[in-house]
Amino acid sequence: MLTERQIQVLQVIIDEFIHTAQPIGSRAIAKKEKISYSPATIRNEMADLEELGYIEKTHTSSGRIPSEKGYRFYVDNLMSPLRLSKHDMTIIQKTFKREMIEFEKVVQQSARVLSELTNYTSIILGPEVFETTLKQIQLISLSDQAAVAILVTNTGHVEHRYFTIPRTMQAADLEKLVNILNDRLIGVPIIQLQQKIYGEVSQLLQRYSADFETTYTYLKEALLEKQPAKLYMDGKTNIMLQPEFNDIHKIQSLYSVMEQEEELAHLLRASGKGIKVSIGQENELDEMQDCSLITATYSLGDEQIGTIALLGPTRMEYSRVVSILNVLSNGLSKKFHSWY
Amino acid sequence: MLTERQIQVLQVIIDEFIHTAQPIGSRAIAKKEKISYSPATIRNEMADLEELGYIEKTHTSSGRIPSEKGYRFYVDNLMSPLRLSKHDMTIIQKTFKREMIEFEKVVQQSARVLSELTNYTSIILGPEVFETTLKQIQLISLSDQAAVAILVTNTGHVEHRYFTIPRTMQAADLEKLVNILNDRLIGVPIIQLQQKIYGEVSQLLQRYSADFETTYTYLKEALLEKQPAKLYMDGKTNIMLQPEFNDIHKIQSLYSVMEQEEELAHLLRASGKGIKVSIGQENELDEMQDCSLITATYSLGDEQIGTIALLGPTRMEYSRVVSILNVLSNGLSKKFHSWY
DNA sequence: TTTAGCACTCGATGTTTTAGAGTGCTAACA
DNA sequence: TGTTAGCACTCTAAAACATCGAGTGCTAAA
Repeated sequence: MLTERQIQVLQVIIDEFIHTAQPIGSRAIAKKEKISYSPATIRNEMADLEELGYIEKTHTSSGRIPSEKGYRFYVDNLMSPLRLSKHDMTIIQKTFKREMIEFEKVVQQSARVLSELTNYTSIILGPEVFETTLKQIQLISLSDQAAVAILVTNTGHVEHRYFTIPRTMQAADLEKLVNILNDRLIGVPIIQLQQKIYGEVSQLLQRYSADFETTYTYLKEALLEKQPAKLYMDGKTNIMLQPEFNDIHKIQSLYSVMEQEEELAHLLRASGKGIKVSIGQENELDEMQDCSLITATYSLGDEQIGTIALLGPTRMEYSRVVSILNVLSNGLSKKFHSWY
Repeated sequence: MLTERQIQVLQVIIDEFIHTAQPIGSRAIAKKEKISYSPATIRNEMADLEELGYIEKTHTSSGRIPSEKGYRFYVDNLMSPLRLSKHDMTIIQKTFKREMIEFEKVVQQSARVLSELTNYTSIILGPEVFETTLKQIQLISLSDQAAVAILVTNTGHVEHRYFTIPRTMQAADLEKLVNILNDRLIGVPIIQLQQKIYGEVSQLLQRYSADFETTYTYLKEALLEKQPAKLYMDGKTNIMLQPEFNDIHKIQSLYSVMEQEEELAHLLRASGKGIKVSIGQENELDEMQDCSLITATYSLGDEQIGTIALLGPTRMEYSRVVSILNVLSNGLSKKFHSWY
C-alpha cells in the first residue's frame, strides 16, 4: 500500500508530466505548494515509488515519468472528476441544441466536438438501435437486369442495395414482389429480418413463378449483405500534435490501425457499459500499445446502442477527458431518447 | 536549346534520382552504359545544365538533383510511354472484370488499385453524369414532423434528404404531393431540377392548401441542398513511405489538405481533358508545393464525367504512373459507357 | 525521520577531427 | 577544339571528445 506522501508525490509527477511531457525531478516536486519536504526526502519516496513500479526513469540520472501502472493507479484512485469549464460546456451543449433530423449529423458533430475539445482522435460507433423496425421496402428496376431495393426504417434510416433480376421479369411482377415483401416485413425488427426472410417469405414466394424464385435469391443476398459498421472519426491528425508521436513509424502504425474500421468497431462494440480506460499495453491492438483508449457507451433506455471513444497518448488529460466523455455520452443518450 | 549530350545526362540524373532519391555525381553518370564520356566531361555538362536551371546542387560539393524545371522538361520531352508490366495489367483488368452493379464500388476499387500499384495517394472525383435524369421520388413520413425524400436517378444512384412537415399534414396529402412531383419531375435531368422546381411545380402547388405550401418550402430546401462532392481517396498513408516526407510537419500539412475535400474536388473538376502533370510550385495549393499531382479525366461519350488523380512527391515515377493513369481512366470510361 | 552535502551518472550540446564524395579548374592530350 | 587526367578545394556525415548541468543515490548530521 502506498503512504499518503507517496500518493502526493505520485500525483504531482503525473499531473506535471501530463502537461509538460518532461521527466520530473525531485527539486521540481519539492517546489510545489502542497509539498513541504525537501528534495532529498522526495528522492527517497521516488526511489520507493520506482521500486513499486509506479514511476520510471528514462535514464539513470533523469527525473521520473509515470509508468503504466502509475497511470492505472491515477485513473483508479487519484483522478478527481473535474468540473468542465464553462467554455467546454457551452461548446458541447451547442452540439445538441442544433435541430437535426438526421442522427448521422449529430454523431458526426459529436465526434468533431470531442476531437476539437481534446486534441486527440475521436471515434464514435453506432448508433445501432436493435429495436429498429422496417418501415418500407421499395424495389425500383434500373434496367432489364438490375434493380435497387430501398429500405427505410422507423428511425428514418435509409439504405439501398443493388441486385440482379432475370430479363424475363416484368415491372408488374416486381410490383407484386414488393407488395408481398411489404406485407410480410413491415414492422419487423431489423435483426429478425434474416429469419423472417428465410422462413415464411421464402415459402410464400415458392408458389409463384420461377422468375420470382431467382429474383428473390438475388434480392435476399442483397438484403442480408452485411453492412459495414458505422464508424465516425475525427481529428485523425491530432496525434501528430503530441510530442511522443513525432516518429513517423509510430504515426504510420497508428494510421494503419485507424483504417481497420472493422477491428475498431469490434473493439468498441465489446466495450462494457460506462467509461473504460485502457492504458498502453492494456490495449488489445498492438498498434495502440503507446496509446490510451477511453470508451464510453451511450444508450436508449436500457439498451446500449453505441460507443464513443477517444484515442490519445498514454499521457492523457484523463480527468478532463473522462468528464467530457461523460457529458457527451449522456447528451447522446438523451438526444436519442427524445427522438424515439 | 539543350544539346543531345546534355539531354542524355539530364535523363540519367532524373531516372536515377527517381529511384534512389540521392544526388547523382559525375562518376556515377559516367559509369552508365549509354554514357561514353569521362566524369570530367560530364561535370562540364552538369555545370551548364545547372546554369540553365534544369538541375541543382544540395550543397556546394554534392551531386546534382533535378529541379522542377528539369522534371518539367522530362515530362514534356524525355518521358517514354512505358509499357506496363503484365503484372500491373492483370491487376488493373481484374478491377474492371469484376461484375459490379454499383459504380461507387468500381470507383472505390480503382482508387485502391491505383494507390497500391503506385504507392502514392490516389484521389478520384466523380462520376458526375450530367445527363442523369430523375427516375423516381418517394416521400416517406417518419413522424408527424419529419419525413424523408428518396430520389432515384436513371443511373441507379439513390439519395435521401430529410425535411420537416407541419403537424397538420396528412399521409394522404403527402401522397398527393408525391404524385404531383413524380408527375412533373420524372425524366427531368438532375441539373434542370432546380429551375423546374422553382418554375411550374411551385406554381402548381400554390393552388392547394397552405399545408402544401409550407411542406413544399421545406422539401424544396432539402432537394436543392448542395450535395458534397464525391471524392474517393486511397493510400493516404503511402506518402509516409517516401523519404522526402519523413518530416512530421510536411506530413501534417499534406494531411490537412487531404481533408479539404471541397478544395480538392474543385481542383480536380477544373483539370482539363487528358493527362495533366503539375509539378511542385506549379500546384495551386500551397500544401502541395513539394508534390506532384497527376490528373486524368474519364468520360461518357464526349462528356467528361470525372477525374482520377495521383498525389506523390515531385520525384515521381512519371512514366509508369502516366501509363497506369491512362489505362485506368480509359477503363473507367469504357465501364461507364457499357453501363449507360 | 528529515535533510544537507557530495560524488557520480548520463544526456544534451557543442567542438574538433577525419574520411570521402564530389566539384571546378587547369593543363595536357588527341 | 573537344575531351580528359589530375589536383586542390569544399562540404557533409560520422565519429571522437569535452563540457555543462540536471538529477540521482548515499552518507552523515540535525
